[in-house]
Amino acid sequence: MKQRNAYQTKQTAEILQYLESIPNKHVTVSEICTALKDKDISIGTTTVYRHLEKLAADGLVTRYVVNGSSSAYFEYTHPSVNSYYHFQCEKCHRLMHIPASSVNSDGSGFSIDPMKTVLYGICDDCAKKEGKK
Amino acid sequence: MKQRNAYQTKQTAEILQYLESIPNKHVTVSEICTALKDKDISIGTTTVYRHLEKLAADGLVTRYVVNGSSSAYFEYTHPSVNSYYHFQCEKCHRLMHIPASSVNSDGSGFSIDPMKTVLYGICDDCAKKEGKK
DNA sequence: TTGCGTGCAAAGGTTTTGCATGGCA
DNA sequence: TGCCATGCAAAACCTTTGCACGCAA
Repeated sequence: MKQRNAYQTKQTAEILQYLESIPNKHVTVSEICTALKDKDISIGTTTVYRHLEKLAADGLVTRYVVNGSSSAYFEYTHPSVNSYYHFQCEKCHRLMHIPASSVNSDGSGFSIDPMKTVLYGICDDCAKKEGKK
Repeated sequence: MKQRNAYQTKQTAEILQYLESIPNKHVTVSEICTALKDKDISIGTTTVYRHLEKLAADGLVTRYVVNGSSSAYFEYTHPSVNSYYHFQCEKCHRLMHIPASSVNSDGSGFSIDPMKTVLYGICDDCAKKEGKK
């Protein structure tokens, strides 16, 4: 992973700064553009795409896709935060985090990158509601 | 899950039959259309989308998305085949299967649907190549 | 005739590409 | 001057929607 200060073009810095300011939140490209424009930072969609591609390739941000959503999500890869899986409930469609340690994938023989992964299933809340019916 | 014979319109049957004939292979909508046209079956993209949506909702086929690919994948949910996760190697981008039993997600507290999930990491082949360098 | 499955055409949305501009060294 | 980041506009996709047609009950 490259050092942060390898990205000191104005726009890249802004994107990175913004993503860092919303830890553990996932955003789409258009949300990033809107957020930056709200802060009076002029930036084009094309530029955001281009920088995110580079940042994702270098591991500073994570890009992942979710069944049912038409656009990709981006998230700052916080070095000091423990790794986690994404989880989407198939009932309520909420997106949550699952600590990487709570899933054991050793049996697969592969090393897995949890951050990029979205697991699907039913969340606790929805499971309880189902049970009560 | 609904019974197969609930789907006996000509086109749905064709789609289902085709998907069943290529077990464990993932295809996109346009690939389905091409394959069916090659078999001289006339079918429109819209129809394929509409039927797959229904089939996926009923659990007869699985729909999933992969980082880096712009279109969704569909796969016949074979009742007699053990459940598996999808896995994509981040180096060679090959898509593979991992038996559901080799990943233990009990710690998450949620019940997970492996078929819809795509795990990311480095496959054995690429790991070996890396090691040799 | 009524209802429904079909599929063309168009719309909607995301992402990529071409290209001209402007800033910085 | 020369290089490179930028961003508008257009293109390229994938997917959904509107609508009219035709077949079957």
